[in-house]
Amino acid sequence: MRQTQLFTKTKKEAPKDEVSKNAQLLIRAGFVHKEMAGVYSFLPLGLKVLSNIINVIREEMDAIGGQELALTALQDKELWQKTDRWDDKQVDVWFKTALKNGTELGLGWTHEEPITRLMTQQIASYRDLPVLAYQFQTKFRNETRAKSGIMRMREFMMKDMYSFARTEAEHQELYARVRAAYQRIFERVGLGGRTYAAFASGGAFSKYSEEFQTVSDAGEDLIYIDETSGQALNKEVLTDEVLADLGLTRENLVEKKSIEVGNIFTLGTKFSVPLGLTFKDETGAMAPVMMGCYGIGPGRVMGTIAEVLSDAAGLVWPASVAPFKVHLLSLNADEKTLEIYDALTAAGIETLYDDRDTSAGDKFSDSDLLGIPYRVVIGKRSLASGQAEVKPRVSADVEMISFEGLVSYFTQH
RNA sequence: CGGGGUGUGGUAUAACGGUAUUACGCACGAUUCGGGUUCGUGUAAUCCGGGUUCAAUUCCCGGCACCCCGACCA
Repeated sequence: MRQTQLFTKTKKEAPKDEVSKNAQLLIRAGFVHKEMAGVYSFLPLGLKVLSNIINVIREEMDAIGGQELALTALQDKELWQKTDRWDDKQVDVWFKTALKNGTELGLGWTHEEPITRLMTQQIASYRDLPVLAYQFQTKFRNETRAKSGIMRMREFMMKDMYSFARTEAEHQELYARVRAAYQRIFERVGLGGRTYAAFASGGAFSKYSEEFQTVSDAGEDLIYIDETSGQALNKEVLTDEVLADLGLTRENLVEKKSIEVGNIFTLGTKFSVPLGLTFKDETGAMAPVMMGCYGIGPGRVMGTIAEVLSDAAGLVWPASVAPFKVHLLSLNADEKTLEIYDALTAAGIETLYDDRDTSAGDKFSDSDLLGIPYRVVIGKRSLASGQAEVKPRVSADVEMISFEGLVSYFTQH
């Protein structure tokens, strides 16, 4: 894409009311726009990143047998009353609205209830199980205090997967499969080395859940890590009993602030019993379905990447989620650069071409701010030597590549 | 939800109760052309409502919004 066609612009300063690094950088770079507290619009560059993250997640969910569907945002009050999760005293994050005739509706903040009811229409026999179903959807949560930029929003994209199994053993097999997929996802989006599966409260459903926690000072959680085993647990479950359970000792634990980027739960029969999701086993006996749920917030993942990978000059996107692969800068060499832009684009290499009529310094600093993985500079020196200057965003090293060699260089990198 | 704070051009800021400042941006012209070039001209603002006052961006009251700390976060 030509940068002169992009309707967003960079800013030198962030709005004074944005404190979090992710929001400051994403706003300055023109990736997001703040609509209200805790409510952000995604602009073209930001949407590309978000979509790339979603696609990584989708690939991994599909790879473990997940089937994608789309549930509704509008929620049926009567359904949620059956599990006692409609009342504001039970769930304080509801946004509620009403039909013109007065019928109350909710805006979905999670989807265990509707998907469980939906599955009663689909699952009747052990032959129908197991099932892994997931969706990407905008969730609404009336947070008492929005903060941390795009990491704690009142309206946000979430991937939620639900598993349905015949037995506890089958459930554990599905759970392990999703858990492994989550590890691959965080690895692929560039958060692998610093993201831990941490034991956390299981809520009302089971003894533990596991949270995927990315170590960052911007985090709102505190986790304790046993660095030799790689095991971790949330501060909320740090008791002697739990430590004994997990075979950990306090002396070996290191405390870190962290961001919860994913959470996986065993639900058991918590929802299948009240909502009547049962199946007939091989003997003809009726049994409730064993369930699990698994969430990742792509927007929070994006904010986390911005928090932990960016540097003083700006954003740094891993190639897997970057809005473009190459940022092509013309320093008064527009004709040649356009030729190269056409060649890269024709080869399927996603390229943002800075064709603006502005100074070299402007282009360099904006390039650093946007955080595209590779910067390619074509200037007078290039025209003389026949070579482009290629610099990875994460490195200070510059490589000279001949004009003719650029396409194959980026096909291989 | 408890406590604290802040609302001035698109952004960041200044102004004792007395002509709304400056920088960035944007427009035009010139200049420059490998790390946010330089110069000139121009453009654009006091959250909303009430009160005190000769006079309110400034003081007071109410509302709204935003931020911070804490609590909360199946």
